[in-house]
Amino acid sequence: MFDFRQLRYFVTVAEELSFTRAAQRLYISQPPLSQQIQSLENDLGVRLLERNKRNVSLTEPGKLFLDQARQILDKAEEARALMADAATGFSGKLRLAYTVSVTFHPALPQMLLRYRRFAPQVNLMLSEMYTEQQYAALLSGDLDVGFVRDEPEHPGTARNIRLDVIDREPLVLALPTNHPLAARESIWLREVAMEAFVVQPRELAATLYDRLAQIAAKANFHPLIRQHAQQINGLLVLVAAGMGLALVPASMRSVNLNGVKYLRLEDPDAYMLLALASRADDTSPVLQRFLNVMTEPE
Amino acid sequence: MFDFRQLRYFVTVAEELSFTRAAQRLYISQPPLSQQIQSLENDLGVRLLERNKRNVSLTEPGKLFLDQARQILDKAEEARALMADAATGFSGKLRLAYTVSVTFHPALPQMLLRYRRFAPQVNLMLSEMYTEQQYAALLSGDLDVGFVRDEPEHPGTARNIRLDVIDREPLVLALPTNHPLAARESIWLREVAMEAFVVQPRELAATLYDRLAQIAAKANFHPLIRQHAQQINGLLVLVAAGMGLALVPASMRSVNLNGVKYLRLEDPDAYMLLALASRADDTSPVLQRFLNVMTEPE
DNA sequence: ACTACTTATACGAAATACGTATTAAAGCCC
DNA sequence: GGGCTTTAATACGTATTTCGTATAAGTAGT
Repeated sequence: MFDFRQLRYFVTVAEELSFTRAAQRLYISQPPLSQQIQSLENDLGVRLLERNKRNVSLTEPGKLFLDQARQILDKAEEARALMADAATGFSGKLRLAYTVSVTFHPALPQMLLRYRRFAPQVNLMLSEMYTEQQYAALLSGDLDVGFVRDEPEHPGTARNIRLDVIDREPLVLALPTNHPLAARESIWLREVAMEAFVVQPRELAATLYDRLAQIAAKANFHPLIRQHAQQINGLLVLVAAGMGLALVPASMRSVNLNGVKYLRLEDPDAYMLLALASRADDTSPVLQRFLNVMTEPE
Repeated sequence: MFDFRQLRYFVTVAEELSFTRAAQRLYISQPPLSQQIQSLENDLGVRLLERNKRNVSLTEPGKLFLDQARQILDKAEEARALMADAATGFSGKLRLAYTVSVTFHPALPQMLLRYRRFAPQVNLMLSEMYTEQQYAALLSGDLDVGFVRDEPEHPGTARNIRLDVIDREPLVLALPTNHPLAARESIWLREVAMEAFVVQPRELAATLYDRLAQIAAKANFHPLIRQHAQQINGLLVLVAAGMGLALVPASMRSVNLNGVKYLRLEDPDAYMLLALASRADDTSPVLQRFLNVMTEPE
């Protein structure tokens, strides 16, 4: 089988129409060049160059092969360039997930836009998933990175998940506008200790569930859970309907639902982290590049 | 720069997902396979395969490169196949010319058709040329092969022209229907020794011109030339107009011009050869194959 | 006819690839 | 859990390939 070297040699000779000049351009001596061309012709079973001791010209098959050789070399160079991009995380694909609550975070669209400008060749595949679903998908290899609301100290189920915190967001209390405390600006959670709460199931959003329990525990009460909703915006509907109060990230304020008021919480632990979850052993350049871009300040 | 071998090795490992099995399929031992893959990864600057001492898997860049490598190998194989065709004269291009008189030969279309069925990948470029024009074009490299009416003994101008005779055709005498001898079936040229003749200029069709002179000389007369025509069918128009008689190949009988009658010539030298002209030093497989097909009996 | 130039051949040296032997590490089996 | 098997990586000597120097052979121009 012929060789990339032989192709390069042949193209050079075909361009120069001289073995001597081609050898100079290739920084080799003339005899090995003759040998390689002979070997190539031998291998193909066709005479590519007509040499009559004085000048060199392309045979008809040689013209055909020159075209082919150039195409092959170009394709190889293209593949090399693609790999150079892949090595630095500028090409490839990235399967990205996010929880519903993240879609209300104002920074998400602009961060994704920034990344796209940075690495436009990366094929982004977005999907919406619950936090626990993301962890499972990461570990099974169906997902590369996910936006979650979790803490590095207790990452959901598995220990093979890496979390990079990219934002710390206050929690707010969502309550019906006809609630006695609705006129207030801020509140301590203990002031609504006797009220009912609506939450997401712990299996789907453990962190927010546990955070409510934790703040309540510090205030020496155990929250009464009356209703559940699968999605976080479903909670707000339940709040508007007067089914209870809800603890949600501050970015949910952007959801202007009739009958819902948001109060700042004074409790020091009333915050939530926005983090990027990925497999701890995933060294993919695309992922590393993505994490870099997302965690860098500007 | 990486190598075709390394690409083949990589593709095999990627297919088997095992260095050991891949090495067996490639009929080499496992260590050099590991070395070549390492060298390839080193060259590209990317880890293509993830090996964790128990199983091998493709990295994301590896998946991209597998696709690229397959494309490159396919392209190389394609080029090799094209050259195999070119070597046996089944692909390439062939610039072919013919004189006007040849277009009336009944065998020409069917021979070209046969060749096209035989080597459909060859790009045929046809053009009409005078015999001498063909010789000049052959020598200057503008033409590959031409249909001419000439004799191997005196091929026009140059000695670097090869002639392959493919047909020997009788000459006939074209004369006006109102001519006294028009009722005859055959004739000796000496019977019209005193008549005027119309011919093509000697610079354009030397053979036919010289042949007339030769037959006349054997009959001890020198033909009187009254008119000239550039093309052979132009001669027939002149004959119909009563401007003189003409000597033409028998295949011109297919031209049923009003006022023209064709008589068989009894003279033993009244024949003409149809031949293929090509450069004697042209070893192009396409040409050789064409000459073979044209000169073979069937 | 001689010189200058170009490609092909001969042969020894350097670089490269391969194979055998061995190591290291991980999963499997008892 | 310890030994066994399997798998990829490393070490090193050998074989192959490729390269360079020297030389030959042939052509065009002076």
